[in-house]
Amino acid sequence: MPALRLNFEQRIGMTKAPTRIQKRNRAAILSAGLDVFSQFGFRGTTLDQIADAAGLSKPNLLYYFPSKEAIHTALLERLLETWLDPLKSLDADGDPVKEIMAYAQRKLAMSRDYPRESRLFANEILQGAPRIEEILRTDLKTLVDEKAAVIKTWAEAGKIADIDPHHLIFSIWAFTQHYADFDVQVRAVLGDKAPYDGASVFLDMLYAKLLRP
Amino acid sequence: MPALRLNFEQRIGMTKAPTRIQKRNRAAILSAGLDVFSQFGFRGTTLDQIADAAGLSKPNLLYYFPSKEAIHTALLERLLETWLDPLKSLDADGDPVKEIMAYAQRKLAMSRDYPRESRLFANEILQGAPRIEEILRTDLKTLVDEKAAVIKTWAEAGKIADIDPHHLIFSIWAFTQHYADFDVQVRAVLGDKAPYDGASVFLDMLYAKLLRP
DNA sequence: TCTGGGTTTGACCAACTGGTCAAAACAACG
DNA sequence: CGTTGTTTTGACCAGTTGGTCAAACCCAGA
Repeated sequence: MPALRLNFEQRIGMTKAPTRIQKRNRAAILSAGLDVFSQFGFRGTTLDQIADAAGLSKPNLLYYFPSKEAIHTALLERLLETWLDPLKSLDADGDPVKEIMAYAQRKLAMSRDYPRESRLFANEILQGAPRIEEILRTDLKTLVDEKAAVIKTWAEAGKIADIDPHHLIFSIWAFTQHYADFDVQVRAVLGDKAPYDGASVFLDMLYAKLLRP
Repeated sequence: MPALRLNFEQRIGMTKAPTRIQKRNRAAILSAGLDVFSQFGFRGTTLDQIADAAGLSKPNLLYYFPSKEAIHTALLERLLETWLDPLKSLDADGDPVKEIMAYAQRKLAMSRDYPRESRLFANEILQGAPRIEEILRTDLKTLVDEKAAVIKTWAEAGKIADIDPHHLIFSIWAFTQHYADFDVQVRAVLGDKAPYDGASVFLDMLYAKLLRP
């Protein structure tokens, strides 16, 4: 009777601490997967591409993750964990204008510092969000509705201009995504200038509107 | 000696008017290609998908276009022809605020009316714009630089607030793309409300900033 | 009705795809 | 050192992919 062969994922259920090699390789695969998935989307990405980028052979890659889908899912889960943090920390008890501006800045920083994650998300949405639509309709909607309600009370109390809160949030998303997702276009048009200097234009617009009677 | 067999593309060089069937099928293929490419990107799209969506067999599809690449290229060319029109018609001799607002509205209308084109463009950019980077660096950059110069003179003359013109344009792009490209997310969050009502939030922000001293 | 080109298709192909497997190589620990 | 479990790999597979081709089909005009 041959010894039971287990791959990494199967072993995960058992409470064994991951070895040094496991940590290194899983991290390499996720990073490589992020590179490739964020550029080509799920269907446009091949395991060979990921394996190459990670410096592993394809069978070796499949030793750490049972399938292409599993890598993609792991990435999306990791992304969603942190992606909504900036909005979560919008504080109903803080100063309205400051809170909204700070949120916009946090979101902007996130897109600047994690452009691959931004593109992974963009790709998923562009493809109709087949793997995260449920989350959008539940977790995300709940969070946004909650924060929108806060902003609405601010507007009704006259502390900020009267703005549809949902679309205010969308406008922040739109802007922050753009500099990450359309990076190539921004750079092509700007030539050599630093792309992120322009963020202030949006922040200015936002600020101007918030203060408007 | 057998009669020379020619497919559609080869025949194009010869000045023959396309038949009714040719017009119909080419249009069907382009529309189907737009559907699929705009969702899955170039690599994520298969000829079978396009053929299915167009109601043709795969070999028949390849009778009208010599390759997958050719369909994609045709779509991108058709897109670029019209995509920059709104900016082109920004008039240096018009009223500054009105011109900029009208441009934003034209662009917004375009994204609303041609969401598939918007997504096709987004997909291409996300993938690093391999097929249109040249155009971005030349035609697009030239156009944007030219219009940015116009806006700059307006700002210097004190007719609008002092804003970096390039990033002003980017902010318009960001916003208009968002409602088309992230449609799924917008709808998921809004539930049943009409997504495009929110465009006015951005127009308000833009307006508020333009008038700011 | 016949004929010539335009159109469509089934059968096919080589390359690539996600994924499997057994065996080999390696690392760790006594 | 040997043993045991972990990691890596080459060979392989079935299904899919972009694309070809000759033959069949259609359809207008003479």
